[in-house]
Amino acid sequence: VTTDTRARLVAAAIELLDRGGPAAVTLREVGQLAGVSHNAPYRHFADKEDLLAAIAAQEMRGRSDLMGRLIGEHPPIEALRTLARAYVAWARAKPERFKLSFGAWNRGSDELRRAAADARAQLISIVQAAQARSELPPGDPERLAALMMALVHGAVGQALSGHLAAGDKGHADPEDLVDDLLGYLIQSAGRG
Amino acid sequence: VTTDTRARLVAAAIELLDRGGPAAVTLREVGQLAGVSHNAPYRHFADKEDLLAAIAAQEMRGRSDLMGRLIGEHPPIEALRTLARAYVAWARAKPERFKLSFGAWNRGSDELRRAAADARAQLISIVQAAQARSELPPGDPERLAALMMALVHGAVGQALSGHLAAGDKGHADPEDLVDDLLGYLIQSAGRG
DNA sequence: ACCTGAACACCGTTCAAGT
DNA sequence: ACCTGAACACCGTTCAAGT
Repeated sequence: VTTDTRARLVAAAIELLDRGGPAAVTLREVGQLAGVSHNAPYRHFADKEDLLAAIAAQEMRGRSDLMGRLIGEHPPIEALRTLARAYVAWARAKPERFKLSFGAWNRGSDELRRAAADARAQLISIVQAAQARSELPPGDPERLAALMMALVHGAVGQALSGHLAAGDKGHADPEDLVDDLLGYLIQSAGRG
Repeated sequence: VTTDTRARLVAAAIELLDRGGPAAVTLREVGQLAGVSHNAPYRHFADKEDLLAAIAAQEMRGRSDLMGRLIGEHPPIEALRTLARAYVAWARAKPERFKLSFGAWNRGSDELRRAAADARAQLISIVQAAQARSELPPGDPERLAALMMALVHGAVGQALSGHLAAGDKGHADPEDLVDDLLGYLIQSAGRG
C-alpha cells in the first residue's frame, strides 16, 4: 500500500531522533532519508509536532505490548520488578524516545492516549494481583501504580540528567531505587 | 555596572521561557525585550544554550536558597514534607523552568552544578537528622534522599504531562504521592 | 570591553502545479 | 490522493565595524 511512505517517514524520523534529539529531526532530512521530497511529510502529518507525536504513539504501543508479554511469565511482585527493569533499560538505550514519550503528551493523538491507558491498566492489574496475595500494602491500586510509575520515571530522568552520578560509587542507580521502593512496600504489606 | 545588561537579558529570557518554552526564547526577542540589538547576547553568552543554562543555574540557586530558609523552621520529617510541597508548587507555577532545570544539565555551568550539589547536600542532611530520630529507616542517607528526589521529580513530571489526570477524581496528585511515600518510609522506620 | 547592522545558512510551512 | 520545486518568514550565528 501507499501507507508505506508514512511508515518510512516515521522510521527515518526515529533514526534522526535517536541520533540528535527532536532538533535533529528536520523535515528536510526526514524526507531525504525516506526517499521523498522535503515537504512530502505534510501529506501524512499536519506538522513536525504531529510527526513526533506519531513516534511517541508507536513507541508507547511497543512498551505496552512488551508489558503484556512480560506479565504472566512471572508472579506479580517479580513481574513488577521485571517491568520496571525493562522500562529502565529501554530509557537508557533510547533516551530521546523516553523523553519524547513523556513530553508534550497533551497534543498526543488518540492512539498515544490509548496505548498509555492500556499500559496503565496492565500495571494496575498486576498491583491488584500482588495486593490480593498480600505482597503489597492495601489501598487504591491506581494510587500505588502511580507511585511506582512516578518513581521509575523520576529515577530515569535523574539518571539521564546526570543527577544520580553525583556520588563516586554507583549507589542510587534507577534499578537500586526501584528495588528500595519495592522493598519498603513489601515490608509495609507484611505488617500486624 | 555594565553587567546590568546580562541580568536584563536573563530576565527577558525567563519571561519568554515562561510564556512559550525554550522555542519561544529567540535571541532576537530577548535582545528587544532587554533593549539591545538581536545579537548583543553573544557578548554575554556563548550561544542560546548557554543562556538557557544561565537561567537553569539562577533558578536552581533560588530553589537551594529556599531550602535553606525552610529548613530549621520545622522538625526533620515536617521539613521534608514542606520541602517537597514547595518543590511541587514551584514546578506547577513555573513548569518551563522546572523542565529546563532538569534537561540538558550536562552542558550546565559550574554554577548550576554547585547550586544542585548544595541543594542535594541540604536534603541529605535533613534525611540524616530524621534517621537520627528514627523517623526514617536506616541506611545510606544519600540513597534515601535520591529516592525522595526521584519520586518528587517523577510525580511532577507525570502531572505536567497529564499522566496523573487519568482518573476522574483527583487521586494521585504529586502531593498525595509524596505523602504516601513518606508514610511508607515512616512506617518502615518504626519496625521491630 | 561592549554593541550594532548586514549577511549566511538552515528550517518549518505554504502554494501552485504536476501525475 | 500523493508528490514536487519554488518561495516566504523566521532564527541562530558570524563578521566587519563602530564607541
